[in-house]
Amino acid sequence: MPYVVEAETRARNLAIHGRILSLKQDPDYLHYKTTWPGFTTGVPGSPDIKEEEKPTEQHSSSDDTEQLLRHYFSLKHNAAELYELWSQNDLNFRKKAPKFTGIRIMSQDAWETLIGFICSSNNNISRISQMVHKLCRYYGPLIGHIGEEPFHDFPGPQALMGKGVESQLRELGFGYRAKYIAETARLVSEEKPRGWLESLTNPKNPGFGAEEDPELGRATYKEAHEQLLTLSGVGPKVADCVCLMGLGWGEAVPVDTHVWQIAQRDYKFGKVKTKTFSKAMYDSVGDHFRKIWGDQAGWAQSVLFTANLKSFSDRSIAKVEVDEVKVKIEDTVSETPDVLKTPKPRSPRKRQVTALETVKVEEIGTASGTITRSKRRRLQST
DNA sequence: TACAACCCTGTATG
DNA sequence: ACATACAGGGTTG
Repeated sequence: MPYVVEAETRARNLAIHGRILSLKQDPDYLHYKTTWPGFTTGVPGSPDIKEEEKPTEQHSSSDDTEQLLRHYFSLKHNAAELYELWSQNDLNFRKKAPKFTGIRIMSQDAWETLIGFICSSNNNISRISQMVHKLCRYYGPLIGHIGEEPFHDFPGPQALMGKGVESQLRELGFGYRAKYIAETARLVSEEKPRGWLESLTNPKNPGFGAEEDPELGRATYKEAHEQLLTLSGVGPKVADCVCLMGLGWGEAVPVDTHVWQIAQRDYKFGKVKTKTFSKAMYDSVGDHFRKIWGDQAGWAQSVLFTANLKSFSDRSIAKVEVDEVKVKIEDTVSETPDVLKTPKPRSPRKRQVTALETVKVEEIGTASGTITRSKRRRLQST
């Protein structure tokens, strides 16, 4: 069965878990290179990681990056099997979804996911990405450089809590979300018990590096969702995004305007006179999808969501089919950073695309990997 | 339960 | 050209 891949894959750099990763994908492999800070004992989230002379590379014997990537892209799940399951239980999915492969739910850091999706309300992907990038640049600990470009990890709750934070974030263009971020940071840092957010993790799907913590993950999905609603700027949709992508709850189904329209159009959820739908209706939609799609309902939702986007409706044209391609080891990939014209990543987690030096080739699996958002002309209806 | 208001940016429409 | 409207994976009071 041929893979369907983007015709061109560019290397992407991102700060994650206290290191810089350079990622590149081809039909068979995800290639990665790890750049560690000179000083590797620092904890991500603490603001005092110092960079020393040149970033050093760690050797694979003690490198947990492959494990990190398998977790980050949720590679333990078999996409083909799940698509088959969803298709058998749902004729609408069977009709619309098969072309949209390569979509995966990521497992990102819970705190970063939370703040990232607070930024997402009534907002567009491009600006969300810029906002997350600004949070890292202005408040996050420096990990190191790739060329001239500095890479910062995502700032912890303490760093986003100060009194000046809200006004500064407003100046940085965060709008009304500035208050939500500062207030949520204060709540998590001071009002909630230590480790509160992590304790909402799905025990069957623990976060990276937290496998052995017995204190973690006593909650159920519904409890986790309910708890998140106590934060500022977190409604049912954002709470489900955090449950799904930050806390390992595969059954979480974020219901936004698009999914609500899909539910009404394709799943017999009655048309309603009101502009906004109620919390009861929100829960009802999620419950219905959980019933027909099962414990990875959030993934199925994401596939249908993507299939429903106009900007992806010509996906089959934008792709090329490849039967088999040999793995290439590229010594250098030069690329001129072009912030304005580079398609923005779909995930608010990704930071920047820059030049890559050397690529260490390692197999980490044959999953089709992430999608990137194409900057196609958007055809507005009505 | 039902809105308007909320920050800001890009796109469509007149 | 320039104004106005509206969407953009919502939440709050």
